[in-house]
Amino acid sequence: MNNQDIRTILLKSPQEVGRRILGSLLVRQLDNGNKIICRIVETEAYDQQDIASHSYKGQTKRNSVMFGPAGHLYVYFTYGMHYCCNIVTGQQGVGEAVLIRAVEPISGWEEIFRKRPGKSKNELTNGPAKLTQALSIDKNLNGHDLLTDPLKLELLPEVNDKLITVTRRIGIRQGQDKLWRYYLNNNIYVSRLNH
DNA sequence: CCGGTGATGCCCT
DNA sequence: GGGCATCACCGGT
Repeated sequence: MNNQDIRTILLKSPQEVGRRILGSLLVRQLDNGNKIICRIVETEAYDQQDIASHSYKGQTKRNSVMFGPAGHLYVYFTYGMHYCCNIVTGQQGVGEAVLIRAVEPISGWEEIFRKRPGKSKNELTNGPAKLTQALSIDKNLNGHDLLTDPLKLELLPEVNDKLITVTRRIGIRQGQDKLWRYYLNNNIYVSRLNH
């Protein structure tokens, strides 16, 4: 799939994109020359009308990347110690994005174990702040274009709806009624199965 | 396996 | 100064 096709897909709503990118790959090129590849298995959508979204009250210094071009990475710092990452969607000037909540390691296991020492296999990347540790994603990658190195989104064919579960979002206090969380059925890397 | 809780920094009001 | 799109660890089953 070429870059123009990927950009066209990411111009859609965060709900459509959140579902569409399940099964696609994140490819991380590390400074030491090694490469980590992971498959996206859990996402959540956040749009500007959504009280749970960082963009709800309009553009600020912190959330400004959400209002920029689709396909860039919005990285935020939370709870005093964790980074989480989102893929920006939609038109410029609109604040919306898809939170990556969990990924499944495909290759680069040795690098991931090094960044997540002492963790069992299924605890390496089954949460939004765990996967940023595993992939070395922090504020330095805020605003990064995901069609370029050192972190690329490689879009794969759409996954059949029958293989996807849709639920309420996790870890938020407001906006819990919205069914904007998407994950691959029975995947052991999903942050909270049966939820 | 499960629920409760402390850690910890920064943005926004 | 409040409140976080979380995690790791603890103790009880």
